[in-house]
Amino acid sequence: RFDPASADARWQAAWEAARVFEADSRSAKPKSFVLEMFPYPSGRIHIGHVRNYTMGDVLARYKRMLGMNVLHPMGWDAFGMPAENAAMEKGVHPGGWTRQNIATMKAQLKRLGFALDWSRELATCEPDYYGHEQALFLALYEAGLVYRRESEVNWDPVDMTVLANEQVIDGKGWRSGAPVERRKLSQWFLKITDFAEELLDGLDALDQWPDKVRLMQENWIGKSQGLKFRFQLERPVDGFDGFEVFTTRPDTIFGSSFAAISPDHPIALASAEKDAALAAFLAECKAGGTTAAELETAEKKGFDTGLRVIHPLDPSWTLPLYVANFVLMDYGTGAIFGCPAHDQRDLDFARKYGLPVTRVVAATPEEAAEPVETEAYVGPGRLVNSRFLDGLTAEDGIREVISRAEAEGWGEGTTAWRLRDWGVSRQRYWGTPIPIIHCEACGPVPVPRDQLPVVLPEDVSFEMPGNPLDRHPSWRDVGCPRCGGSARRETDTLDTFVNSSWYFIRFASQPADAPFDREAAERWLPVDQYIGGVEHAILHLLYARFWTRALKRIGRLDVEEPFQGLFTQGMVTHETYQAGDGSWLSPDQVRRDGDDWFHIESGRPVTAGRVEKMSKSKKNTVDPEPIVDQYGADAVRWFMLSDSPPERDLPWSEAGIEGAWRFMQRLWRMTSSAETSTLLGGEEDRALERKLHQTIASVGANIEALGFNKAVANIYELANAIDKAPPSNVRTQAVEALLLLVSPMAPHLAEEAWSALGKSGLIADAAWPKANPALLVQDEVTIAVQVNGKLRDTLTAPKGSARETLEEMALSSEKVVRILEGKPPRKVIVVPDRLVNLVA
RNA sequence: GCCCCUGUGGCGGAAUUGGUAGACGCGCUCGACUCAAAAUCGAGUUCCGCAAGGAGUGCCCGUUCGACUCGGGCCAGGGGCACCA
Repeated sequence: RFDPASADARWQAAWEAARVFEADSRSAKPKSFVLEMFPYPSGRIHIGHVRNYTMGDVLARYKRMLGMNVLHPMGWDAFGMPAENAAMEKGVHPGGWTRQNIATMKAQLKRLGFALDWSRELATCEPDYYGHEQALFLALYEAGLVYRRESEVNWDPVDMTVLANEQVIDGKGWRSGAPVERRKLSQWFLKITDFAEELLDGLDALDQWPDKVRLMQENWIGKSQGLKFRFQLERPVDGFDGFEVFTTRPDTIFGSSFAAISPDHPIALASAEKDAALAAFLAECKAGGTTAAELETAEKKGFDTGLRVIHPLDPSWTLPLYVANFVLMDYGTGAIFGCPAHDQRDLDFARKYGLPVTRVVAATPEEAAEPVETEAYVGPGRLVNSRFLDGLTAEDGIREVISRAEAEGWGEGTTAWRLRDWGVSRQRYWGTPIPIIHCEACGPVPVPRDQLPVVLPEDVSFEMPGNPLDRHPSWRDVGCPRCGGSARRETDTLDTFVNSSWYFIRFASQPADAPFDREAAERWLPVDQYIGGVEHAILHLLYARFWTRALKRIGRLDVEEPFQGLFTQGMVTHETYQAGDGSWLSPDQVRRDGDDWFHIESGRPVTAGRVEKMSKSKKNTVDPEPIVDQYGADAVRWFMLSDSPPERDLPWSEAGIEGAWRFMQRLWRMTSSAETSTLLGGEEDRALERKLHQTIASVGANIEALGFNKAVANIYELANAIDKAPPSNVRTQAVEALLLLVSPMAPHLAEEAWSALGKSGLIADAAWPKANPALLVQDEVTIAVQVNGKLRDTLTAPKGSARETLEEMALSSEKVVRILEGKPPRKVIVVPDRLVNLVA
């Protein structure tokens, strides 16, 4: 019996003592940087972490066995709101809470035997990390990639903080439940939009990323091309004589029947000062919620300003100007022209306010006369009712209007982006202090480098809502580094996504006096394989790509893309259980009897529901630690890799972990007590040898492709073949090779059996077995015999048999003879080494 | 609303370029061992049928000698984005 309770810790200690997994930056071996997304130290490791890190671990161990120099580090994404929430709820300090969690989770990770280089461990909440982040922030600031502006935020008036959109639920703060206000705050931004084009173009080269993620990023960046042009106001107002609009459909310009500006547009704001009705309308727009659901159901509302704009292609044609609640200030120019016939939203608006609807695109000539009623036509077609554009396709019309606008000087072809600059200010304590000092005389002044890090003060209280840095008695107050006058520190901290935008660089190189050493970082980067949850497909991965490119632009690092290979793994799910009253029950509260489930305590029947993402609310979570106690690290790791393809969800089940445990014991019996033999076998041996080498090749290929479930299946097949084989020297070799093949997945058992076999050294240091190419090809193949495409018989033939031979063999098959009833086939298709299809 | 992904036995899932559908695991059935149970080992396990045979990869149509795989049209589940001009 293999006893993980004693073996696991023993081998973990052996690896640590031999410093097996510490990466060597000076090694001449080819490098491989394997990285899993670092965890937030929330308290305990959950099963999703185990799956994530097991995958990376198998890859890292495999690459090491191939003779590569592997960097496989681990750290902590340690800043963030949960620590502050814990501080408020439990009266603890966020730092203490976080560091305690790190200690707990580190011990939990260690018990799983991951091949991690702990010497490079980092936590983003420590000054020796965030101080360097401050230096990088200032480098970007000096390069003009950081700026400050007023921007509208979701403000929770009770917690006195800014909320992210996801934290606003039904218009209320997720913690306080107070109605969220929109407020203008001065915030720091990073100029990610400067990189929009290259972040988009760069996606093409990321061929080791899932298409899904590349597509999501592409949509997020949202490039759209069109025309930006100027609407002239009929009569100037408040110093404005016109404004710019953006459209992707300049071809429909003769279909326009109104212009609309955003409630936040400067013209609207200026006009509202003298127009109480407009001011009231603007207030009404602001009151609307910010959630997706509210926006969707919000009525399209407009306010007729009474102003008129001049059509750019006909000075005698004027259009009414509305302020409309659906026009966004931060997309395009904050103003549009409305073409109701070919935009549903504009159509709804036009119907509501009685504006004309003119069709200008028709799919067929007959359709030109048909009015657009309730559904806007957005399909392809040719232009009609459009004067000199008539007869052009929509595409040609777009080109024609743009070139005319450019020639006549009233507009230009341009590109609009959905991507906005990255607002990084957070009114929170537990984050990287923004290293800026606000001086009354000099304005914002960077903290001098020799004064970094700007360290978070420890003596803060969370008894009151709001940012403790703001009300700290002394921390804010400093002299201006430039003029010496009275000044105060920036009390906002950086978004936690900044922390995770460069940690992989710090893993590659961590000098004390700089964020990283360029040469060392470039030696390891890019990350060869990055593994994590798909929930980071956009924000984290986009920010990290941006940060890396920004460092390249300012000449700090010659790397374009941080992550060469990306893999997004599925979630771990579990069946759910509900009692009669609808309350959720946890897996350990229920008992199974045949197909029925019962509540253990009350004996009442329980409904087993669908398999869902583990969540506290549905009580279907599984804590990995007791499972490791019971089954050992290897069985847990094995189960995480078995059955489900890694990109899909993995349903956790008791039966599954038990199956993994039984296989561990079976492996142990096979390997530790294998009769060694030097006997040469016969035919059976050659079959086993062939199986062995095929398995070596396919397990390697499958690990390489992260197809762990397939690698596991290959190993089962080999184990089955070994079990059936009589003792011989081939069988002995196969057992040894089997151990090597399972060692990345079940490393403790592999070490234990390796040592039981009398092998010297650690299996972790052993070389991956080599497949003999000569043994990968079969010398005999099974040929399928089909009649009219239906399988009727199979036959065995030497590999490479001639077509004629195969045809003859097929025709003489008893079953074929019976079906053909003596008639010759009309046609014979022979696929060498595969099949013969007789068409009757 | 727009964009994307997925759909194969009781379950998780395999299946180079279209070429023997269901590898491997779980579960289940029968048997061996045992006083008994667990563990272990052996046999079986897509469905219908005693069999011969037939049907079968969400549904419908098509291309092909041959379709899980390619094309068209649906349906269902999941994900992303969303007053984006």
